[in-house]
Amino acid sequence: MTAHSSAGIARWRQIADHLRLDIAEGRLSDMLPSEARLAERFAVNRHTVRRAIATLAEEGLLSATRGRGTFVTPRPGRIIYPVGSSSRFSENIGAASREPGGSMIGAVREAASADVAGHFGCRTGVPLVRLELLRVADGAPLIVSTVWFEEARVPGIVAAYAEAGSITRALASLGHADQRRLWTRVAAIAAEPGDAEHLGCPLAAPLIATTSLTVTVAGEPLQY
Amino acid sequence: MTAHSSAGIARWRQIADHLRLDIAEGRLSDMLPSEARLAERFAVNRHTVRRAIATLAEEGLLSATRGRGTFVTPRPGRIIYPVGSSSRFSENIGAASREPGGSMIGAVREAASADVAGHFGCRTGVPLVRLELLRVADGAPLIVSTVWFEEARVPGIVAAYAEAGSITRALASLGHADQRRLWTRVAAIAAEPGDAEHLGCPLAAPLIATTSLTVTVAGEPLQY
DNA sequence: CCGAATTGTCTATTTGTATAGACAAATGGA
DNA sequence: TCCATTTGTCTATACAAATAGACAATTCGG
Repeated sequence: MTAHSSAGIARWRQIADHLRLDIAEGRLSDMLPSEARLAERFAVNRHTVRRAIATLAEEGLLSATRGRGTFVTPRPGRIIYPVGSSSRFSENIGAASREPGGSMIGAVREAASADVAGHFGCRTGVPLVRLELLRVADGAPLIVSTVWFEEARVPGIVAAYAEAGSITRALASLGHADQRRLWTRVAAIAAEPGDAEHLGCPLAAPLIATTSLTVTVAGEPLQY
Repeated sequence: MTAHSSAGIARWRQIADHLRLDIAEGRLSDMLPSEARLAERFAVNRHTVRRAIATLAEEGLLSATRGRGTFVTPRPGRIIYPVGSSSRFSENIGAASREPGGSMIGAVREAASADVAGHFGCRTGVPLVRLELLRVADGAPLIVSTVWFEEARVPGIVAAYAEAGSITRALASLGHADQRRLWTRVAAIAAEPGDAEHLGCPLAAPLIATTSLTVTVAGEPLQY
């Protein structure tokens, strides 16, 4: 841990992460300071700030208008508590879908929708396997997670999961012993009709939904 | 969260983080695979692997010998559980030194030693302020943390802490409202004679020690 | 309408990141 | 000793990241 531990992380990304966290935790809402002011504040060139803002805009968190300024897009309802960097939930909860003890409530084959394909980095229509997992804590359904796999990459994943009881072990039995979670996003949501039926919980009951992307050591997307 | 969330993080750093975690969690011990094999495994050039190894060697985690190979340096006794990326302790415990309720058991002025200066990015001999903080959980001393500040950057930090009761608030009152923890390292240690006396705990009692570096928004080191 | 403030776009330059290939130097076993 | 393996060092190239400066386009208040 010599020197600064920020080495190897692009400045624009550090700034983007910083702002994303400020937004998520409510320190930043409505209008942002001007690019010039942000550049001064982060001790960085304006272009660097612009790149950070651009990525957040692509994520839908910000929107900029020439002449007016840059604004935080309001997020109605669903509270997103993002990015592992500062969330003390993410690791605990994110780990849940890998640990044994979860029960599988559904498994279907389906073609990649545009949304999933975008996150996955594959073409729309590629055959995927979708697993619906449920994790119970203290007798109450707590965590529901939806996991996508590219079918060609992990043939027989459903049977392997049923036998192994955990995704990590299932992947290991298929030769993917070494993978790594790239990011985990945690959201507090209200149970929708479909969820409520599957989970046996009242409608609009508070649930925790996790979304994550797991990659191989080579960086190829494996599980979403 | 479009595309890959690894954008903006240098490949060599991703690999270094990967290996560091493997070492910390015992998946990697003794000898590493050869650079060529690692390069193939991570789907990357050998030079990139070398850079990752070089940073870990600087951290003292690895040592390489020409002709023989690269080896994990054994860590006698003290178990280091590093890096926030996967430690579910780090955020909870790291936050402890910022929250109110800790008691100050010591505060001294001293010159920067080579070790601290290296982490801090300042010259050896620069006047620092060292705070010794204690955090009690369930009536038993649990966490002891040592915090360094560059005196010139935070004049009057001791009085400010005594009044505010937390480092965060103390820094805020000195005009550093916006800082950010770069990294936190958590180690389980046995109480040494000095610790035991201060804390009123038996010798060799298990303690948790935290080490962290906090920076300003501009990336200047502030607190170690 | 004017002008200050703000975002958008362009060119140029320097430094960091990653790849590629080649070869030297040391180790350890056959 | 010889040879395969491994780390260390060098050169070169291509691309991303970050800085710098300039100017256009838009918005908004006075």
